[in-house]
Amino acid sequence: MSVKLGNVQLKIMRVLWKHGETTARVVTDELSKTSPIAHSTVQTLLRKLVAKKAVDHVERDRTFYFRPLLSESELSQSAAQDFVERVFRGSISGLVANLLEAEQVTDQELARLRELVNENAKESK
Amino acid sequence: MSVKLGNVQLKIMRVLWKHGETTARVVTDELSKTSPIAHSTVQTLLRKLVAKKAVDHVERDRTFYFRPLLSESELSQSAAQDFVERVFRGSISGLVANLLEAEQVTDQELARLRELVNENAKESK
DNA sequence: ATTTATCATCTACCACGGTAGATTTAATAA
DNA sequence: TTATTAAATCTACCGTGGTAGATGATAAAT
Repeated sequence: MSVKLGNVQLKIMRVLWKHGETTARVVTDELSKTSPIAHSTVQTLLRKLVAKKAVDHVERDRTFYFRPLLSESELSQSAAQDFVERVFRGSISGLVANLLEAEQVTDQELARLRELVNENAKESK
Repeated sequence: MSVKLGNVQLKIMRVLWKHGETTARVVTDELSKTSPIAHSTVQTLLRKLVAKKAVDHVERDRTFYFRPLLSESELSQSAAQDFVERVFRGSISGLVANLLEAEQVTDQELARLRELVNENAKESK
């Protein structure tokens, strides 16, 4: 059910989210700023994203304009749920415990985390 | 760097973790209890796991005995870190926020989560 | 009118996970 | 001794992500 994306596909989505609607050329240029990528590669992946209905495209002036069909939160939510189910058998606390063990968690992150949890605990009461 | 496993490979690892050291036949039988799988499939995946050094094997009595080279926590930790980096650009709080939004989090989970976070906050002071 | 640039499309390749049949080898049961 | 069983290996296939060159169509510049 849930749409699954590869790493580069996700990066493409991020460009689309940022621009709302844009061309393959713009995506190629933005991605190439951090790491070079062939334009045809981007086009191929965009077509695959269209095929799996993560992205829509309309033609204007002989050029395709691409638009995301999924929001970032929709996508990352289903990815997160898949992941926690797959690796931690659904246990969010298991996941978080593991991440906290790994150290290199900043104090801000930890504070944010505590806020989140306490907030949510209140309204669930 | 980090070893990446597919879904079925992970299930195989779980059987190995449970038994410590066992044969391909046992893995096949355990996995088949929940969902049928061909013995040759298990053998192929075990060979791939050996190739990527997630598993070791020794021969005894003309049979291979397989043994995990990675602990469950090692593996899920690197998987979790890869995931949070890939999808949430390293933000654990972003990940947790997303998971909590999705609802269907039990009260126990939430309680455990709060414990975890508070515990960790203390010792980081 | 011809060249140049830009797009979209086609085709092909590699890696890897997953799938499993076919074959070989060896031990054991009849 | 021969048939059965079981293990390991070989080979091959499909799907998908990622990669990108080759080709064709078209508009703009010269």
